[in-house]
Amino acid sequence: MRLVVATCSVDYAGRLTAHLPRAMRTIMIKGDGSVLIHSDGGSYKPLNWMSPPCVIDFSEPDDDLKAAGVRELWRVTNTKTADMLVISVLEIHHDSTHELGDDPGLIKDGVESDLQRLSAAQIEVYGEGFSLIRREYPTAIGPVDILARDAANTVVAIEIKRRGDIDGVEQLTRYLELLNRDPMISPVSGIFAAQEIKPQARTLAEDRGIRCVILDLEELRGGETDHDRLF
Amino acid sequence: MRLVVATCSVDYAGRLTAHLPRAMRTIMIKGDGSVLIHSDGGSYKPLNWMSPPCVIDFSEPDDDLKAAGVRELWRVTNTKTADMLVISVLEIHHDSTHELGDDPGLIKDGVESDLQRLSAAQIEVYGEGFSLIRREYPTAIGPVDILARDAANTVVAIEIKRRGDIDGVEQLTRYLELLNRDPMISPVSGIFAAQEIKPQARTLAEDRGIRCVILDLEELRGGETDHDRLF
DNA sequence: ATCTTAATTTCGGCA
DNA sequence: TGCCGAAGTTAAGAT
Repeated sequence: MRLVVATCSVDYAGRLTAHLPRAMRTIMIKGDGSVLIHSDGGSYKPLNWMSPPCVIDFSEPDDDLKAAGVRELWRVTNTKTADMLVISVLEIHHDSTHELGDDPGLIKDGVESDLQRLSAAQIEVYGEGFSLIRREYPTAIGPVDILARDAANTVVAIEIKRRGDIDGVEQLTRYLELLNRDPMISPVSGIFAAQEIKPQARTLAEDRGIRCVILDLEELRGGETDHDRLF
Repeated sequence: MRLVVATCSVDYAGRLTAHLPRAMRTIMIKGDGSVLIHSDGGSYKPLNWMSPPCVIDFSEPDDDLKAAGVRELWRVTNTKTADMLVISVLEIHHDSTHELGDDPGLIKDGVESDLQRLSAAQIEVYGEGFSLIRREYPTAIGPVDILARDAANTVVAIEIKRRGDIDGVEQLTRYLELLNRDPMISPVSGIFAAQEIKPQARTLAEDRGIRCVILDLEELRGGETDHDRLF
C-alpha cells in the first residue's frame, strides 16, 4: 500500500462525472491498484475513489497543465467498466509504501441472521405459549423468516429486520396474503419484529392487523442457553 | 490527519460486535477524531471504523495484554451513540501527521436529479407526441417525478430512478392509484424509467401495465440544448 | 431536528 | 456469474 499526501485536483468520469477542486488530500493506493482519496473529515467514504480491478498510469502532464502547476498526472482506469479517475498532482507532501500482507478479515456478530437464530430459539419472546414450526419457511415468493404457532394454535408468520421499515411491512403483507390462500394453515396472523421500528412502519403494520415486536439483542443474548450456542 | 501503519487487532462493540485478528493494517485518524482501518485490498469501505463525533483515548495496556505483545491501547468512543472501538497496537511501522485543511468538496453531475431534468427537457424520449405537464408534480403522498401527456392526450406519470428496483415500481403504483382517483386527470398511465432496470422490477411493472424505459445518460446529454443548460 | 430517499452505494449469499 | 437483499450502510435534501 502506498500512502501519499498531496495537493491535487481530481476528475472522475464513469457512471457519473465528478470533480474535486485543488486541495491537499490523502491518496491511498492499495495493492490491487484501487485508489481512495480522503479529506481530513467526513466519514469512512472517500471523496472519490476507484474500485478494483484497475490499473494506474503515471504520466507527465502536457505543457498547459505544467504551466498550471501540475507535476504528475495519475490516470486510474477500471479494467472492467471503463470508468476513469484522473488525479492531477501539484505537490507531494508525503509518500511512503508499505507491505501489509493478506488480512484475515472481519468477524461479525449481531446481524439480522443472528436476530433470527436467537429469537427462534427463544420463540416465547413473541408471546406466551408460542411454539416454533420452522425458520426460513419456504413459499413461492421467498422464505418467511419464522413460522410459529401462538397459544391458540393459530399459525403466525414472523418477519425479522434489524431496522423495521415500511418495506418490511409490505414484504410480510405479501407473505400473509399468500399463506392465507392455503386452507391447510389459514388463518395466518403476522408479527413484524425488529431492533427498531419506524413510526410509519408501525402505523402501517398495525393498520393491517400485524403486531409489532421490538427485539432486544442484549436480552436475546442473555437468554441464550448453552444448547443454543451450538447452532 | 494521522497515518499509522501498524500490526494490530481490533474490537468493535456497538450496533453489532466485530473483531479483527492480529495483522498489519493502515489506520487513518482524521481531524475530527474519526478512525478508519484499512487493509491492502477490498474497496473503499474500511474493515472497521468509527464515525464522528468521537474521541480517542491512548492508554497503556494492562500486564496481561503487555505479555501478549500489546504496546498501546487506543480506545475510540463515539460521544453520541456509546459505540466503542478498541485498537490493540502491537507494533508501529509508520506514523506521520499532516495538516490538510478544509476540502472544497465534490461536484457531481449525472445523478438522478440530472436524469429527471434532462429527460423532462427532452420529453419525447418517452414517446412521440409527448408533452410535459410538470416536474415534481405534488400529490398527498409525495411528488411524482414527471407528469406528462402522451400523443393521445392521456396523462402519464413517470417515475425516474438511476437503478430500477422493485421498490420504485411499488412507489409508482401508489402514485397511479392516487392519481386515478382524481376524475379531472383520470385515466393516468405509468412509465418506469431508469438507467438500468432489474428483471424482477420489469416483470412486476409490465404485469401492472406500466411501461419501462431505459434512459441513456450520454444520449440525454447529447440532446441537451444550450437552453436546457441554463437550468 | 427529524425523516425520507439516493448512492460511482458495497458486501455477502445463493442459485 | 448474476441476481437479490442487508448494511455498524452513509449522505444529501426536504419537512
